[in-house]
Amino acid sequence: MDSYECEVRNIHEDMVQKVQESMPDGQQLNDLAEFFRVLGDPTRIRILNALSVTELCVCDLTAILEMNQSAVSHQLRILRNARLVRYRRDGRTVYYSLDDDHIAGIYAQGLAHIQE
Amino acid sequence: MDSYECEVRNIHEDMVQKVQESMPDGQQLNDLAEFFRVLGDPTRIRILNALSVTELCVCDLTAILEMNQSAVSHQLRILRNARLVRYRRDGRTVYYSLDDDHIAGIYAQGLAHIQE
DNA sequence: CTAATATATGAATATATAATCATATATGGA
DNA sequence: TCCATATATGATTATATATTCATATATTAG
Repeated sequence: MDSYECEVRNIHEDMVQKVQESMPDGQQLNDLAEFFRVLGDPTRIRILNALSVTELCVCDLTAILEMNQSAVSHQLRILRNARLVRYRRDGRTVYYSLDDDHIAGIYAQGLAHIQE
Repeated sequence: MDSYECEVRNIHEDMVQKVQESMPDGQQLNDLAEFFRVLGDPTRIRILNALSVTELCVCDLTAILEMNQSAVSHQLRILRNARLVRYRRDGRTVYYSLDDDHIAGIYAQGLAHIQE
């Protein structure tokens, strides 16, 4: 990771410097990549898509995704950690729902891209 | 992947059916996940961020990212395949630039989420 | 043509991660 | 309390993937 050794001559010094100055800090870039990484899995996309219709319990999601409960719970944890979903417990049942206003917009723009 | 065996009783049949009917087809969901997966890497995010400032050649990017040329080219290929960047050749130099109007918006909303 | 430069790419490797299995925790009912 | 149900989670495994190294391709200059 630290073995940077670019022997190539830098062609556009001014642009490189300008870009470097405008770069957000590393933490922010990593957070952003992490956010998209969480969206970048078919199972999690399907979960978010389902929750965009209505709040659902884990049991409902296992039926919709046709996956076993453990796999669903693991993915829900990842979505929870990324604050993309929230949950409430009602007795033995845990209900999940979307927890972000941006998701719908991001989702729509992602669709627009792939449909272009 | 095919070992679905949910012994759990389905709690909300009506909602499950409603959600299943509204589900986009699998191809579209996979494409969307793939699109976000490409965005979900710090190196690629940094490349896109750099290209949002100006068009840059591979050589410039190696300097900005402080990574070797091979790694940069590999990531550029992934971005090309996802149609997130385009390129033009000028002599020996290849210039890359953003190739999608949605990226800026998606990027901004991603930032809004992590900054919330 | 040959040499040098800029970029691309195949192979190998180390790491990350999604799904599975087994088990733990939590809640409600008898 | 004991049992059943709903969900969560640690460990394992198989697969995916980011980086590196070596090399190939493409272009220009001489």
